[in-house]
Amino acid sequence: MPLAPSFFARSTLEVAPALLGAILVHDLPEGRITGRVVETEAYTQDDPACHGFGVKNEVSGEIAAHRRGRVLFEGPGTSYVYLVYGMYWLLNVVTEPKGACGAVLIRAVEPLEGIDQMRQRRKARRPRDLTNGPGKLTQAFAVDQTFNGRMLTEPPLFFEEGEVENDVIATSPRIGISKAKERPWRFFIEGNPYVSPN
DNA sequence: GTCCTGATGTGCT
DNA sequence: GCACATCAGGACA
Repeated sequence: MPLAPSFFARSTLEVAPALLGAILVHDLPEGRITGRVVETEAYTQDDPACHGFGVKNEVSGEIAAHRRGRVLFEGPGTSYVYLVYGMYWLLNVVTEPKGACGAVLIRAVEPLEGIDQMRQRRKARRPRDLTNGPGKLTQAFAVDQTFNGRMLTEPPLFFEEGEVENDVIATSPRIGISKAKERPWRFFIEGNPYVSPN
């Protein structure tokens, strides 16, 4: 059963750690790819590092400043996929009740099914380099701009509830941003080898 | 392992 | 112009 929109209709800072352990699933003609989420980051509306920061809410009748961040207002469970550094797609899930704005960036997963497919899309030597970064996992999972604005609560691309394990969740400042660096809004599974290298 | 650089599109100022 | 929620590859240790 895919995680429902209600799962994402909570505070971003609740959803980001709650997604750890969930299974990211992509059904492709070549077969199913799955991976366990091991690292996320939270971005909220009052957060200078968020693409929805300062953007007026269209629902309330005001005009959005960037086209890029518009999807962030489309409601919980919507995907937000965008390009960084001109070549990598990053996958986010929209959070908060509709009309608010927030997103969780999926930064790393642990490959489970479809590893051969992932290897074909990436030229990584070591298995752990297949999906241990936000730009790497979108390559491995064949996610690009065509997924922007789609619901992540139904096939072909969605999350499933993960097994409850005795994982320790750790936090740290977010990676690769220049604004609001001090906020400890990166969440990851302590000791998991598929967390991004830093 | 570390440090450094180049590739590349989009949305700002 | 320039900054950017990145990564791979090379030089060196």
